[in-house]
Amino acid sequence: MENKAKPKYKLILDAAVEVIAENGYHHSQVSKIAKKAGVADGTIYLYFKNKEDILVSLFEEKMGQFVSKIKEEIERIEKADEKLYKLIEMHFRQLSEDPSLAIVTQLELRQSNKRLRFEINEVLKDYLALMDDILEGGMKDGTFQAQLKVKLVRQVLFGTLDEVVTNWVMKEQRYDLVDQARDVHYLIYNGLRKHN
Amino acid sequence: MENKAKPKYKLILDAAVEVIAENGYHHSQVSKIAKKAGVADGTIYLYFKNKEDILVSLFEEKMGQFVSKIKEEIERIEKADEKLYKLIEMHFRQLSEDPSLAIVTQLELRQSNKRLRFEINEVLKDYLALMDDILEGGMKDGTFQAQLKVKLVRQVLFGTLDEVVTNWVMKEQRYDLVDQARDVHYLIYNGLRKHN
Amino acid sequence: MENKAKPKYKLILDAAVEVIAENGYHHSQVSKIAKKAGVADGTIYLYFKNKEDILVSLFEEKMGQFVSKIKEEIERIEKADEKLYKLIEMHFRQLSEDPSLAIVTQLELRQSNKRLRFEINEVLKDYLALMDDILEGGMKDGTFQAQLKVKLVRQVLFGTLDEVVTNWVMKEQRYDLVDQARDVHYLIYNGLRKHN
Amino acid sequence: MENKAKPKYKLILDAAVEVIAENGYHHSQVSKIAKKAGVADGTIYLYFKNKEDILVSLFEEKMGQFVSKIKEEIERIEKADEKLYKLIEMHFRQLSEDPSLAIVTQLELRQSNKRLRFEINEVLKDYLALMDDILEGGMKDGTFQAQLKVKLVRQVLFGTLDEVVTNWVMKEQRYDLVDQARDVHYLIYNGLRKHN
DNA sequence: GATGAATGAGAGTTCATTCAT
DNA sequence: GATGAATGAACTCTCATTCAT
Repeated sequence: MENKAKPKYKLILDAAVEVIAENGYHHSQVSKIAKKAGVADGTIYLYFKNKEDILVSLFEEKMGQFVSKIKEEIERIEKADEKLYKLIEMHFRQLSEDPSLAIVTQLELRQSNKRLRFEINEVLKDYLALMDDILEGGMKDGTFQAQLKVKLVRQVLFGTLDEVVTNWVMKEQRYDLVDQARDVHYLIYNGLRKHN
Repeated sequence: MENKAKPKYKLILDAAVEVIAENGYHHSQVSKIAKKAGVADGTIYLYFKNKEDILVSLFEEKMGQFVSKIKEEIERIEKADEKLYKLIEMHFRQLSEDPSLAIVTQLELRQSNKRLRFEINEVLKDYLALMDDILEGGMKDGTFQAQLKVKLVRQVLFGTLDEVVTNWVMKEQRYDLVDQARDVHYLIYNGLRKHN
Repeated sequence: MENKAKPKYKLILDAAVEVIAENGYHHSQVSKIAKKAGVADGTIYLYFKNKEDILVSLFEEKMGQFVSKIKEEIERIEKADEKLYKLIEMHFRQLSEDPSLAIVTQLELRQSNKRLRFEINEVLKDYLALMDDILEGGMKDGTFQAQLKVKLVRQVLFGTLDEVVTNWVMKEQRYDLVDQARDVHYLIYNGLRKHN
Repeated sequence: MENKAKPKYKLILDAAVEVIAENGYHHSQVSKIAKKAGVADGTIYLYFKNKEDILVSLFEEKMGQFVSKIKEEIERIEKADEKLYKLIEMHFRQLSEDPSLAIVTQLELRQSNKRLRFEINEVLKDYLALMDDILEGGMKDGTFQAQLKVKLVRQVLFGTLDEVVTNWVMKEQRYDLVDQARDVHYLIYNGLRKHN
């Protein structure tokens, strides 16, 4: 078992992603997650307050890593439009590489109640702030138009990425998601850059 | 009572929108909808196969009207970029004018299970086809670039509209949604048009 | 079935008394009560808010009848000491005639939590008030000493009755409870009456 | 820490009384008692067979002391009616001085199941025997009537004391319990003594 | 067509107890 | 002797759907 080494906390979160991706949010009983994780039902509650807490933690954990990785790569890049491209490309790449996670974030987690979705939004703020940074950087250095409304542009960007990924998931991942990055970047960048 | 005239079918759908907007998807029991509609629980099942059918019907009905109205307006317009603007503006306007419906479509209906969401997507196809028409028209007459990937652009457009409306709903509709139409159109159009 | 005539509400309460007397408070699941009553589990919740509500209702219903019957008999009697005797005799007689109820009130219901016990005490107030009436009547007409502390005497009386019945229940009802009435009355009355 | 000296056995029993008085019987988990006692959960099971055993031991220990103290005092007294008074007074005094214990014995321990209550009754036998001794002594020496039924009188006495203390606990100990001793003794003694 | 009382399957969570260290 | 992480059985309540009237 590769599980011997992993702490139970991680073990349970990974099991949750798999179980939810397989069975859907509403058919993912705690007992199923426990079984997949190889622990007793009660053990779950030593690490999580309740079922919802598993989901929030799952999202925090995975989204945290997701954003960190993008941040890391972007810091090495100078130009705003290249940063933008990198963000798009890595957004697609990371979800591409973990299809279970993609199913969970794009479809299943949205079935949670409003309160949980607000908590999820809280976690997303970090990501949105990263987008704002790129946009503001580009506006300053002249890559993008100066009078853009950052909050609105960020909604265009996030909405686009989210929809493109959701589409890919609902089409059962039958095409390559990362391939879309170039075109998406072109459309968005064209919308933002200066034109003569 | 204004309800005397309305057929029970409509009565129930309207009640469903109100109940879901007020209580949230997961607290909208069939009995609550029946009460609000002024009919017995059992009566619901004379008009709808099951609870899910209420939701699908609700979406079909409302979305049907939603799309028809936009179609109607757009047919009168010649230029592709103006059609595009009209679509954006009316998308925002219609949801602006029916906040209960906005809450239901943007937040509550997404809590339904995957199967229901596939059915909802089915209903959306008509709307997406309309977008495709506008885009293809613009590509033909030279308003937009000729080599655009329609399916992808449609995702950018729909994803953007959806995100902007969702944002507005989650911000508790504290600002004017229709005011955003001009800027959103500018960004999208800029992404699509020819540049010298 | 003799049950056809009875309304479900009564049916459930009667079933509850039997089930609790047989299995003890902590082994009386709602499903057991439903089965004994011949209804579905869910039906219970059409008539009672929750499990605790069954118990409170049970106590209110049974205790209400219990006290009414005693009241009725006592009204016909003039002398305070005879009223006192009647109360004691009927207290014993009624519990004697419904051993299941005796088990439930003397042993099982006391296992409920503090909150429920406060509600039960509320129901008892009527009975205690009846005791007060008898005592005050006797103090006025010279049957009992005039300077008695009614609240304390009532505790002596109730505590005594309660203990004697509990003893009888715990001794598995191997002797006749009503036979004790004469002696208990003698002891209590002796404690209260005037002495030369 | 004053606890260093105390053996774990005592430490756990004292913790149990406090925890139960504070939280109520049903919210007094073994882990809470362990924490209060400053030992690990598992340690409890080195000293007690199971949770119930804690409660029985608690009652044996405390009740043993309770009865011994009363016995001790009573041996010094000659007259039966004075012995009776002493018993009443000390019953009240001891519970008065340890309100946590009073809550536990009068309210919380009664929520235990029937089997535990039989075991508790076993422990009480010693106390009841002491009452019997006083009563029989008084019957012999002419203080009390000769034809009293000792077992019944003992129920009157115990039932009275128990109810008076319970009342005091439920009234949140807002008055002085020991003050009641004189009146209670008067009522009981009057019921027992010879009258001319 | 309309009613609404009755149904019964289904799941999150607690906590006494164990046992490897 | 002492620890405390892990176990897993057990139970209330909700609500979509049915069907006799």
